[in-house]
Amino acid sequence: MAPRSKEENEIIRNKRKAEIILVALELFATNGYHSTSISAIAQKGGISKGLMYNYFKSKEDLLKEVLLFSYKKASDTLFEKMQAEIQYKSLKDAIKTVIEFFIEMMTENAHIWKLSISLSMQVTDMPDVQTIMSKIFSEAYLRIAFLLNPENPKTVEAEARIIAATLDGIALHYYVIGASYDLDAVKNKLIEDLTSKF
Amino acid sequence: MAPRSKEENEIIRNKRKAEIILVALELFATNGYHSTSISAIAQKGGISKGLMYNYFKSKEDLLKEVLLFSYKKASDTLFEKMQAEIQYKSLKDAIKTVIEFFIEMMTENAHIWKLSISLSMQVTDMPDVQTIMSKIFSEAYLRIAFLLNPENPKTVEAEARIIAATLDGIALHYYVIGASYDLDAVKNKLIEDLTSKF
Amino acid sequence: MAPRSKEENEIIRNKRKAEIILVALELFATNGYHSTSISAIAQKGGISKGLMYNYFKSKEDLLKEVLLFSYKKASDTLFEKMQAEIQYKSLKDAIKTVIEFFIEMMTENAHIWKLSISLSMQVTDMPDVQTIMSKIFSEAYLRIAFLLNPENPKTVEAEARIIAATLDGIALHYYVIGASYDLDAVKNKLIEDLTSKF
Amino acid sequence: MAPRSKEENEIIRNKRKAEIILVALELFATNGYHSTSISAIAQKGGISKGLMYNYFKSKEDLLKEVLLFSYKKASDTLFEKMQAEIQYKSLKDAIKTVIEFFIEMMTENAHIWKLSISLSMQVTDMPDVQTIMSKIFSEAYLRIAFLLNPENPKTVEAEARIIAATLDGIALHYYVIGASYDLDAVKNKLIEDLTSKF
DNA sequence: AATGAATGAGGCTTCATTCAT
DNA sequence: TATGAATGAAGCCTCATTCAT
Repeated sequence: MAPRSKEENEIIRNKRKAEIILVALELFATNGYHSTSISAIAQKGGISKGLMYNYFKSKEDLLKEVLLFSYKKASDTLFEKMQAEIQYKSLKDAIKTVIEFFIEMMTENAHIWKLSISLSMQVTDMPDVQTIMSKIFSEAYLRIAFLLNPENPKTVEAEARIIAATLDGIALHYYVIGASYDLDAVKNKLIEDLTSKF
Repeated sequence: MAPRSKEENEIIRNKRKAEIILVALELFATNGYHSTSISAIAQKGGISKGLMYNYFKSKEDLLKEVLLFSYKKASDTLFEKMQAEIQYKSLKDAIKTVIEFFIEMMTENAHIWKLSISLSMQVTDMPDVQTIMSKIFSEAYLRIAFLLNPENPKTVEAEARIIAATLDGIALHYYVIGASYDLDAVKNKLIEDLTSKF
Repeated sequence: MAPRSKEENEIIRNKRKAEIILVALELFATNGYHSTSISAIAQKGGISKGLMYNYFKSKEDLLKEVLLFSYKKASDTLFEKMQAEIQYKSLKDAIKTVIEFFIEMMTENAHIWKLSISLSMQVTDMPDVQTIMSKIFSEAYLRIAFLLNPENPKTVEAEARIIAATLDGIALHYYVIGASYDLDAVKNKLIEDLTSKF
Repeated sequence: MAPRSKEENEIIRNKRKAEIILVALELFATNGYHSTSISAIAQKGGISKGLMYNYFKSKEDLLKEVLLFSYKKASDTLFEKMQAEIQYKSLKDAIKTVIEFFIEMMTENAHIWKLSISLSMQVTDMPDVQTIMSKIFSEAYLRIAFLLNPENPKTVEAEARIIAATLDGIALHYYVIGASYDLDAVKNKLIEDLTSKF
């Protein structure tokens, strides 16, 4: 029983943290940040309350890591996958693909987005959260602008912001209205509008 | 000798309630619903904690009244005023006015909108709150659809939803990004886009 | 509209008090003393909370009046009525009548007795309540002893106490066990036992 | 380094719980359930309010544990000890012993009995409490009936109920009347009555 | 690394009682 | 006599966080 090496320890630690973050994400998203106790996360994660504070400085710190992780996950599943497909397509097809990907992601990851939006609307005592969200949105603009005009993205910045806003606005309404929101009609109309424009 | 008359009481009571609702709105919007204590509201409102429960059955009840009040206020300041101006204008001018009004309202009533968005993103055990928000959004679609096509609003429903989503999405991004969001550029671009389309 | 005379006022006042006491008795007995608020009593009694404190010094004072009233009522309905019947009967018949009356009263006024017993078991901060209950029980002994031996009641005091205890014990068990307590069997057996003894 | 072993924890935990239950019993019995705050129990027990809720789910849960503990204690001190003595005696001596034991126990454990009686007289939203008391009383009947007629306890059920009622009634009166109740006279008379009967 | 007992502050709510009218 | 607005203390309970082991 030789003691574990430092590297091994680090790996285990990170794996554990990742597991906890996943659990926390699920609980935060399902029940809300305030209604989820550290206790509940620890229990569902199979570790002790005390150990939680070894991994995360505080509940808010955990929240930040959850958000960052969510962002990373969203990036991985949305943009990277997207760009791979887009580069061989016409702009019209690319726009269509972006919209479809976005709608798919927003329905599948509703929990995460709801949580993120909710938190970023009430930030006074958590400036970091706002910073993170701000970065996420800004990066989205850039990617869209770059898609519309790879050579001169700056010139289409306002347009990119409007498109991003439209997409996020659709998500917002869909989340609020729920099942009775005719997402397909809106999606098709949006694709029609934008592909006819660019 | 005689107790205050019922009418007098009612008037005072309603005035007080209105004051408390305003205070609560500000605190909820600034710090979030969960992070705002009844105590804090009472203190800022200059009344005792106990009296709060004379006016509002519970914290959730207070929240509902805050939301309804906000909605009423938004209606009063946005749609009614707007419609009065619009009826003598061309569709293009009307669209321009709507956008300008919306942007103005969303910057001036940031509190309300942030709170509303935040709350409606939370998975709560407060179905009433969801219902209220859902109604508010739905009514907004109808008004926009009616503006675009007063005789056959149904035919432009998807379009109306997209416009509403774009506007709320802009609000969302503006709230998250903050001062560095170039709201004017986005506004002008949006006006240009929409007026050229209808 | 001449002002009401003092006597009239006094009469009205006492009538009101009596009404309130009745209401309080019902609520205390139904929901328990601690779970019944002054507010609830006032509301059900059709008067204001403030006026309650004109009639009764405090909640505890009201409780005392309720208990005294209950006792008076029990006396009126039990002993007086009882004695009238008993004086023309043999001792055996009298004992039978007493038992039957007691059982009847204890089932019909379960509320009051439960409340009285409950309160007299936890008296530290309400010595008056204990005093009242103590008087009630003592008077019951005397009456029973007098019944058994009108000329020399002192000599049957212990026996009288046992009989009183048995009756109250039956009530106690009946209240706790509820519907599944075979009250009739117990009653008949008790009548049999006691009539064969005296 | 290592956390305390599970067994150790369990032992400490149970010991602490037992201590708290004793404290709660005393306070509940002295001041009544409603008038005893969790705070007061925690303070007298030397632990923090918060920890109380680690041991007991709620105040009502604590009450239930107090009642069960009391019952167990009563069983241990009364019936078990009693039966050991009784089996070598005549019925008359056994009855005498039962009565003496009961009187002894009821004076020594006045706290417990007062609390139990008081609680079972209250119309509560705590059906469990009622159930517990009901069971306790029912079990007492059975034991007495078994004592009177071990081969056919059913045939003396009513008699057993009367005896149980008499004993509990004596306790009730003794608790209410207090020091001036001539317990010895009653006890002796009761022994005389019952031993001459069986 | 790991546990969970322990704390204490704070939250929501109720309610007896007082007081201006 | 009559009202009910107003208070403030108190109660139950939750939970993030710390700490001894």
